[in-house]
Amino acid sequence: MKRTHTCGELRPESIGQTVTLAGWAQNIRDHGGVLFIDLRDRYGLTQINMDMDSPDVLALMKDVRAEWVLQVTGVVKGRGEENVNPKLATGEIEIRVDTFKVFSESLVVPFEIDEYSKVGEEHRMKYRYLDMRRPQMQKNLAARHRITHAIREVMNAEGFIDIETPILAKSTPEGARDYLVPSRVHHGHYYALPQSPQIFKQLCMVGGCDRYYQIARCFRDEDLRADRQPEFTQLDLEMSFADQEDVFAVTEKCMVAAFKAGIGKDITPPFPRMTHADAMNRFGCDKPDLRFGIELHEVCDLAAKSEFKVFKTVLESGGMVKGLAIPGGAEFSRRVMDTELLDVAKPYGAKGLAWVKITDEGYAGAPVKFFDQATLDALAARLGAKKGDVMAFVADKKSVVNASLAAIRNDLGHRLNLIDNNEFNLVWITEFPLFEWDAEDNRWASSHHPFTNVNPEDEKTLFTAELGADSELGNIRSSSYDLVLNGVELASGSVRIHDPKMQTRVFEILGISGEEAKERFGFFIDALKYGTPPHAGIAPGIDRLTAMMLGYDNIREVIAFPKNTRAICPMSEAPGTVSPRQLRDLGIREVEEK
RNA sequence: GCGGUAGUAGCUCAAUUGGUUAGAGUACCGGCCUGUCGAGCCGGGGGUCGAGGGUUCAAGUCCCUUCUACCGCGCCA
Repeated sequence: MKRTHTCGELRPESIGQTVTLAGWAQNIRDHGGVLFIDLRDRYGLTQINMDMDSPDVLALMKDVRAEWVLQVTGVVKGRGEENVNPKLATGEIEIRVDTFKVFSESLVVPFEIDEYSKVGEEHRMKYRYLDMRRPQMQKNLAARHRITHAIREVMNAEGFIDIETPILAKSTPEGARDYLVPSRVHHGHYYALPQSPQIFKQLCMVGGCDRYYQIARCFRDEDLRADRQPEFTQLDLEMSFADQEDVFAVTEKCMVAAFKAGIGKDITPPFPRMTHADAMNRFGCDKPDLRFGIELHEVCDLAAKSEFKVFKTVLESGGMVKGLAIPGGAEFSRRVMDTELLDVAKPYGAKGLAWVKITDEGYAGAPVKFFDQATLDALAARLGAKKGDVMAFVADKKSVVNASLAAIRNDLGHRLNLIDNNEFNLVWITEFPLFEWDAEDNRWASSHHPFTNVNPEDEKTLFTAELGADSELGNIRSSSYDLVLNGVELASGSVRIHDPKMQTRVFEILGISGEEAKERFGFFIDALKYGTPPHAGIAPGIDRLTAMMLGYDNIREVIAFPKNTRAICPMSEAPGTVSPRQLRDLGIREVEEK
C-alpha cells in the first residue's frame, strides 16, 4: 500500500491518526521556519506541513518543487479555527509530516497546473498529460465517465446487450470518406474503419440479438470542426420488432439518465417533436435552437406585389423570399444590419439583406418606397413585427434563403441575449426526406443512409417515381429522425428497411447497380433474405452530448487525446511516416505529389 | 479548396500616429520570513516580436510571401 487515504478524504474525525498520502506537490509555501505543501491527487488537496521542530526533515522538504510526486506519512492534525481553509474539503485538517519520500521529480512544467491559469489550446494538447492534471480536464473526463456509465445502466436495464463490432471493416459507398487500412495478406485490398457500425448492428438484428448497443468509436475522414473529430464516439443502438416510438422512448430514458448523472439536471420526457418540413419552414434548418423564438415566414406573395427589383428578379427565377422580425431591431445601426448580420449570412450564399424598420414615424429602409402601405402592414403582420422591430428579408434560391436566415436567427439569439444557458432544449425532428438531389454528382443520394425505410405513407411513390432530377423522389419522406439539442444535431436514426425488395429499389434509385450492390453489400442483401425482423435504431453522439452538458462548443474538451483541426495529434504528432519495410509488406509504394 | 481571427518572455497578455534600452502578471532562480493556503517582501535571469523578403533615417507596428493555431464555408450517407 503506497497510501492509506487519498488527498480528498481526510476530515476532523481522523485527527490523531497516522496516515500515508501520495500525490503531486501542487503548491509550496515556504515561510522559512514553517513550510506548507498542498498535496494533490484526483480526489483533492491536502495540506501537509513541517516546521523547525524537525529541522532535518524541513530542510529536505524545502528542495521539493511543483509537480514532484511525493509519499508523505504523518499525523492528522486539526488546524485550529483561524487556520481552517473553507475552500478545501480537507481544509479543517493538515498532515504534520513525520517522513516523506520523493517518488519522482518533475521538470518545470510548461504551464501551471491549477484552476486559474489560462492556457492556449495548442499547449494543452501538446502536453495533454499535464493538462489532464488540471481541475478542468479532471472534471470533464469524470463527467464523461458518469454519462457513459449512466447510459450503460439504462441500456442494460432495458435488455440491450453490448456487442462489439469490427473496427477493421469494409468500405461502403455513400457517406463520408473512409479511413483505410491496407491489408498485408491481400495486397491491393483495404479495410475501412467504420463510419458507424450501421451494417453490423442491423446484422445483429437479423441474427436475433433483438436489442443491441455499443458505445462505439466511429471514423470519418472529413475536415474537422469544433464539434467534429476524425474519430468520435456514439451510443449506437438497434432494436428489433420496434418502431420510431420504441426508439424514442429508450433514447429519452438514456438522455434523462445522462443529464442526471452528468450535471445533476432533470430533463423531462417525452421531448417535443417537429417534422423536418416544419423545421425548415419555420426555422430554415433541420436543427433549430428552440431556446428562443423568432421564426421565419415565407412572403413570396407579398414580395410579388412590390416593385422591389431584388425580390422580383429572384421570384421570377423560381427563388423565394423569407423574412423574420428582429425584436427591438429598430435600434440596430446601419452597420449592424448591412455589415454584421449580412456577414453572418454571407457564408451561406446570401448576397444581401433587405430590411425595414418599424419606427414611430412608420416604415423606414431602402425597400420601403417599392411597397404600398397595405403590403408593408401585411408583411409586419405576417412576421409578427411590432413598432421598434426590424423586418429582415433574404431573397434567393430556397436553400440559400433558409440557410442564411437560420444563421441570422442563431446570431440574433446570442446578440439579443435570448438564450438561457442553463436550458437544455431537446426536440425530435421527424420525417426527413428519404433522398436529396446531389447536383454535383447529378444523382439522388440518401438523406440519412441507404438502409433507411420509407415513410409508410410514401411507400407507393417510392416504387412508381421516375428517377430524374425533378421527380417526386425529393418529396418522399423517410422514417428517419434526429434528436436536436439547443440547435445541435445530437443523434440520428431511422426505421430500417427489412424487405430485400425495398432495399434493392433504394439502391436502384441511388444508382447503385445490382452488380455493385452485390460486390459491396452482397452479404447484407443476402442476410435480409433470411428472415429479417423489422428494426429501428439511433446513434447519439457522446462527445457532443458531454460537451454541451458541460457548456462547451468544442468536443476536444471532453476527449482525452483529441486531434487538432488538421487531424494531427499535437502530442504524439500522429499521423507519422512508416519504414520502407512496412510499406513493402503492405505492397504500397508512395507517389510523388504533383 | 475558400474566408475570417490570431501569433511578442516558459505561460497569459500589453506596447498610442512607424520613433528612447519591447513591458506587465505569473512561472523560474537566489535571499528573507513560524500559519500560509492563487502566501508575502527584496533581488535576478529570461525575447530570432512565427519565418522570409520589402518600404523607410527608423518596423513588433506598414506592404508582399509563407508557416502555424483557432473559428466558419465547402465537405461531413
